[in-house]
Amino acid sequence: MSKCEQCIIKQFNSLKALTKDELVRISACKTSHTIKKGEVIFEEGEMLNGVYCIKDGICKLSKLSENGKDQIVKMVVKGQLLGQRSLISEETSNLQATALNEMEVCFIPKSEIIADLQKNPKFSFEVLKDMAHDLRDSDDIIVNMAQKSVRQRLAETLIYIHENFGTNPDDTLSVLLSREDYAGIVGTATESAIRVLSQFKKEGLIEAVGKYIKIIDFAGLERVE
Amino acid sequence: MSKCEQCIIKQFNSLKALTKDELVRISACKTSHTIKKGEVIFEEGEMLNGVYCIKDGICKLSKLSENGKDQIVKMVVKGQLLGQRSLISEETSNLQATALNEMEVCFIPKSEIIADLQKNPKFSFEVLKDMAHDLRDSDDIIVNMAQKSVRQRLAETLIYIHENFGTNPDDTLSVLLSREDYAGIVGTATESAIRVLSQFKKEGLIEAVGKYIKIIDFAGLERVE
DNA sequence: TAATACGCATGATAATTGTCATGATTTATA
DNA sequence: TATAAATCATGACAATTATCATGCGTATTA
Repeated sequence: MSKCEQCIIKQFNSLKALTKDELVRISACKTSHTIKKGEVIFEEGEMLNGVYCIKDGICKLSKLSENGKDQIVKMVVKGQLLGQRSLISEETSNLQATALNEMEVCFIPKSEIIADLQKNPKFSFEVLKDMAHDLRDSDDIIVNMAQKSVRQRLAETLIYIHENFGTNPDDTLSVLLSREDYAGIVGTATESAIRVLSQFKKEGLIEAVGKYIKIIDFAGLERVE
Repeated sequence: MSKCEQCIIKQFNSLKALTKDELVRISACKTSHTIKKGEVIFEEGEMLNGVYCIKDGICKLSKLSENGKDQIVKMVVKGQLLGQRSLISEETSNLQATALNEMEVCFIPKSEIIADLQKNPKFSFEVLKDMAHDLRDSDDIIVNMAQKSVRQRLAETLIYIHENFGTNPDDTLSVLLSREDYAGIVGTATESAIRVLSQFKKEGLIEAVGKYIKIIDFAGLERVE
């Protein structure tokens, strides 16, 4: 089992604010897991008893709406922490986490994290910054949902995924999402998402290599209204 | 000038976690302000150098979207803190704050708050909880924006305002919002908001006493689809 | 291998929502 | 108070988006 003190991943999240001693202690009680694509990490309404540090892979955080559709609220990738909010608010999770590809995660028990939050002000300040940033993102998403068209939201989603989650050697988006997932991110019907993606293809903005999507014309996507 | 140590308002926000000494220190450097209805407290892109503790009144946090409409993201009332996020992330504000009625606020300089955040873990944990709660709210708003109809969102908004911001003696909503504000909350065109409110009146769900709105049929509003 | 399910795709149509125009009413201001 | 300027209201129409139906191709599995 690898050691937290030596793990590079922590540089990308608030765990970097922990002291070496704290990391050694956490290392002793953490557990490592492999999560298969499609597997549910935690469900809506579940009480979390720790946080996940994502060593590799990506997952979606979604919420089932009253009309039965799964709205994707956020995507969490390698380097980030998962489940901090629910831990802090001491409430059950309001979201479901589902792996989008094979993931490697470390699970750190609640008690350890809470102890550090209460003892190490640098750490809690880092978490605060993380959450402040998340809140800003949420605000932007709300404004986009409210004021932009499906076409515009989908175009921006493609660019966002390209910029944040990277590409394969052939420039296709490395995260493989179903059309249903795209609909879930954008907040539209699956058929509408499919239709818009087809339009984008016809307009030469994107290309589909098998199931993979490649962005051809960035400027064009940005211009979509 | 009133003293923070004796102020009841702090019971309602994270300042309650501060020690008496810390409160005395803050009290010495805070400033009190009256803000008139419609006045802008801070603008998008402005660097905040402190937080506001709202002693009385209510304000809206909004963001101008690309199509020129003001999307209301959140409303902040008496008892709550305003501006914590921007302070923590050390970025300019992504939102504009505008008073919806006459407000009484105390302004606490950035340096004081940051110092306490870094020294008093109880305080920073309270702020963390606040933000975790805000994030949960944001998630819900995103799902509602994406999956519910304008009618449904407006009905829920009316109920939300009734439950969270209270009513006048005659049961009308105590917060007086323009139809444009309602449109800004729901994320729709002003005309659409007006139309839906007119429908609600015709359907006997609400009543308009002058500019004030009174909810007549709660169950009916909840049933709106 | 055959059968079945699932994801992708597209058409037809209905429902929702936005936009533009116009007028009434209220509120602010000279 | 008279006038101007917002705000509220409604109609007509256009644009966007959802829903239902159907078919096709590819995985999955009995």
